[in-house]
Amino acid sequence: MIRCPKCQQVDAVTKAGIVRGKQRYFCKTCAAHFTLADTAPPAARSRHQVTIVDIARELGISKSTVSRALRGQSDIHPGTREAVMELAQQLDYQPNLLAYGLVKSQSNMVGMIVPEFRHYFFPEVIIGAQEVLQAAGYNLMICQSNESYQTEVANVKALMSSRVDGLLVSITSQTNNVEHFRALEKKGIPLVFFNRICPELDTHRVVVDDYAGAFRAVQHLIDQGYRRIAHIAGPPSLLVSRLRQQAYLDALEQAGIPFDPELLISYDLTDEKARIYARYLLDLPQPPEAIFAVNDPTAIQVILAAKARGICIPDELAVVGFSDDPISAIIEPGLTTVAQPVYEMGRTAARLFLETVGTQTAPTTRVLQTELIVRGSSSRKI
Amino acid sequence: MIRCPKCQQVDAVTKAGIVRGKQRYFCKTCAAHFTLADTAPPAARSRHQVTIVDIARELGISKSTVSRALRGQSDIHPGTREAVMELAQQLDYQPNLLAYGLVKSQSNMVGMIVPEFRHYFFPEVIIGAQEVLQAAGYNLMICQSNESYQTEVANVKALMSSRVDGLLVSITSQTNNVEHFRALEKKGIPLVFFNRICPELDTHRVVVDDYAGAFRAVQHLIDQGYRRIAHIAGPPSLLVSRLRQQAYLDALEQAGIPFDPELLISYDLTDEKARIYARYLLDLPQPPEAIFAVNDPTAIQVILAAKARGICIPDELAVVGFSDDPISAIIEPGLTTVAQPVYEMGRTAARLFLETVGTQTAPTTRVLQTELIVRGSSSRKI
DNA sequence: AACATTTCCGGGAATGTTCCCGGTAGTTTC
DNA sequence: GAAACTACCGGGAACATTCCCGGAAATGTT
Repeated sequence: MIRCPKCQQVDAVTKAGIVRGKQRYFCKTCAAHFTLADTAPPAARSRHQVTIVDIARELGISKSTVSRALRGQSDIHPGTREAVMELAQQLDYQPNLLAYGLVKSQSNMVGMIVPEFRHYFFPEVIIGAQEVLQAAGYNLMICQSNESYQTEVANVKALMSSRVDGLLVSITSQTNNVEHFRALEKKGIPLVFFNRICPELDTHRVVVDDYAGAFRAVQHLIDQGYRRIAHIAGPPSLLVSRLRQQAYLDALEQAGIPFDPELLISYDLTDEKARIYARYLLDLPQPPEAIFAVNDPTAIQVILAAKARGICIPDELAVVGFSDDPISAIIEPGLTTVAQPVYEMGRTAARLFLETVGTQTAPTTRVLQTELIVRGSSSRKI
Repeated sequence: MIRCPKCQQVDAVTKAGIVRGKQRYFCKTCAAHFTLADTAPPAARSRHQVTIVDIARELGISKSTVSRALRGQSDIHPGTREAVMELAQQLDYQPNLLAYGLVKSQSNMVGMIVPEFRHYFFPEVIIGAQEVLQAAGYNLMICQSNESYQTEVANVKALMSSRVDGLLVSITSQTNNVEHFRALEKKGIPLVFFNRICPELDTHRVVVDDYAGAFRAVQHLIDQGYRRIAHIAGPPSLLVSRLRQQAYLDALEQAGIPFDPELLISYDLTDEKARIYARYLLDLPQPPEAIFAVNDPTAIQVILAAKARGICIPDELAVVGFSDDPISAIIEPGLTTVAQPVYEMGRTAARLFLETVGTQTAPTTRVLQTELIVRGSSSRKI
C-alpha cells in the first residue's frame, strides 16, 4: 500500500529500517530508498524579519537592485531607489548584519576585555571607547575576565567566534601565557592593549606615563617631609605595577632614603586584600608616615582603615593614590592622586583600532600624560 | 585583435562602451557582450579564518560530517569525530557565529541599552546581567543612550540589525514615544525592562519597590523629627521618579505635614543641575531641614553643597538618597539611603530573558526589595 | 541466501547579503 | 544609420553554517 514516489508503483516497495525515527522504504524497481514526507505542513516559518527579497518581491524587481538602492550606490534609477527606500521604511526593514558580515568577512563589532568593571576606571574607559566606536558604526561587545586567565582565553575565543573586527584589551593579572593573543595577530585581527599591556607582544598600546606619574607622586611625599614611605603595589605580573613600584624605589633612592622591604607590599588588587594590607601597615611597630598606593581604590581603603584607627591624615599619615577616581575628591580628606585621562584612554584605544582596521599600520604606542592632583591627604601644611 | 571568449572569433568583435571603468566588447556572431578579465590574479584571499570546509578538505570528508562531529551529534563514527576534533583544535578552528546565526536565525547576542554608565548603578546592573548571560552562552552588546531619545531609537535599530536575541533596556528620561519597542514586540523579540520601565508596554519588567522604599525613607526623616522636608525628584517622565515622589507626598500627608511646593524640585539627573538645585534649596529664605533625593548621586551633591556652606549634617540638614552607591558609605557623614539590589536586578533581568527566549512566556514583573540603610546623614541623635 | 535493519556519510538546499558581469534598450556620435 | 556609448537591471556565485534526506556498506535475522 506504500507507493513509490518515483515510479508510483506499489508492489515493489519493501520496508527498509528506521532512520531518525521514521520508517524507511525501498523500491525495488527504482532501487531507491525513501521516507514518507510529513503530512503536516512545515508550520509556516514563524517570525521572519523583513529581508531584501521581501522588498524585491513586493516591488517586482530583483534583490540585486534592492541592494543597490539601499546602499545608495551607482547604477540605480532615482525613481526605483526612492520606491525601495520608501517601502523599506514602511516595512521597517533592518539589514541583517549577520548576512552582511558573512559576505564581507567583517562584523562591525569590536570586542573589549576588561578584568573588572566595579570601580571607576574600566567603565570610564568603556565610555570613551564606546563613543568613538559608535560614531564610526561599530558596536561594542564587552567581556569581563574577572582577573582570570581562563576566562580571558574563553572571552577571546567567544569574540573570535563572533568575528569581531578588532579587540581592545586590558589583560588580567594572571596572564603570563599570551598564545591566545598571538593567534589573533596571526589572523590579522587588530589588537589594542590599554592600561594593562602585554610587553612581550608587539601590538598597539595605549598607556600613561606610569613611571613619571608615580615618581612625581612619591617625590611629592618626600617634598612634604615624609620619609618613611610605604608602597602598596599591584601584582608584579602587571607592567603598570612594576613601573609604579620602580618609580617608588627610584624616588626613594634619589632622595637618599633607604628602602625598607617591610614597607613594600604587592597584592592582587581585591578590595578585601587592600583592607588587610592597609591595616597591616598601620599596625606595624614602626608604621609608615606615608603610603603610596598603586591605585585609588587601594588608597581609599588605606584612608578608611586609618580613619577607623583614629589616625589623623595627613598629620600622622599621608596617602597618595593613582587615577583620580571621583571618590577621591569626595572622601575626607581629599585624596592626593595621579590623575590619568581615563576617558581619553578609551577614546584613544578606539581610534587606534579605527586607524588600523583595513590599513595594516605598524604597532604604535600612545602615551598619555598624568597629572599630580594634590589634595588634603598629603598636604601637611595646609 | 580582441578575441571573443565564446566563438574565439576576432573580426566580429566591436567596442561597446565602458562599464565600471572597463572597456566592453560586443561579438556580432555570438550576439554577446563581454569584458576582458583582469590579468592580475584575484590577490589570493587574504586573511581567511579556518572553516568547516577546510577541515573537511584536509580530512577528505564532507562538511556535513564535520559539522556533525563538531556538534557532537548523532550519526557520527567515534573515530571520525575524534579526528575532526583533533584537527579543529590543531587549526584553532572557531565556529563562525555569523553563519550560524544566519541559518538559525539567532545570534546568541543580547543587547542592553542604558541611559549612562558613569555612576555606580548601571555598571553594576551590567555586571549582574553579564554574568548570567555569559554562563548561558550569550554575549552582551551594550549601548548608551545618553538620555537621548534619538540615540535610543538608533541603538534599538542597530541592535536589531545585529539580530540580537533579546533586549534589556532602561529607557531614557525623554522616551515618550515607544513605537520602536512596539516594533520589537511585534517581531517577537524578548524585551525586558529594568529600573526605568515603560508602563504603557506590557513586557517583562524588573523593578524595586520604589514607592515603599521611598516612603520608608521619608518616614524615617519624619521619625527623626525633621518636618520641613524637601525632595529633589527625577524627571516626571520616569515612573521611578513619579513613584518616589508620590511616596514623598503621601508620607508627608500621612504625618500631617503640609506640602510646600517650593520644596519639590524635579530635574534631569545631570550632575551640574544637581549641584545647582542643591544650592538653590540651601539658599532658600526658609531652607529645608531635610532633603530626600531621588538617588545617591543627587544626595551626594547635596551633601557636598551643604559642606561647602558649612552647614552641619545631620544637625542642620538631613540627607537621604536612594540606591546605596558605594560612595554613600565613604562620604562623611555616611549617607542614609534606600539600598536596592542592583547586581541582583541585572541577574534577574537576564534570567527573565533566558526564561522567555524560545518559550513565549507571559509578561512578568519581578519586584525586588529595598532596605533602608541609616547612616550619619540623617540620624540626629547619634 | 535473501531480506531487514543499522550505521555512517555525502549532496544539496537554505539563510540574507554583496559582488561580478552580462543583457537590453535607449541615446550619441560620426 | 551603423557604431559606440550610457543607464539600469537581473542572474547567479559566494560567504560558513545547519538541516534534510537518500545512498552504501556493514550487520542482523530468518
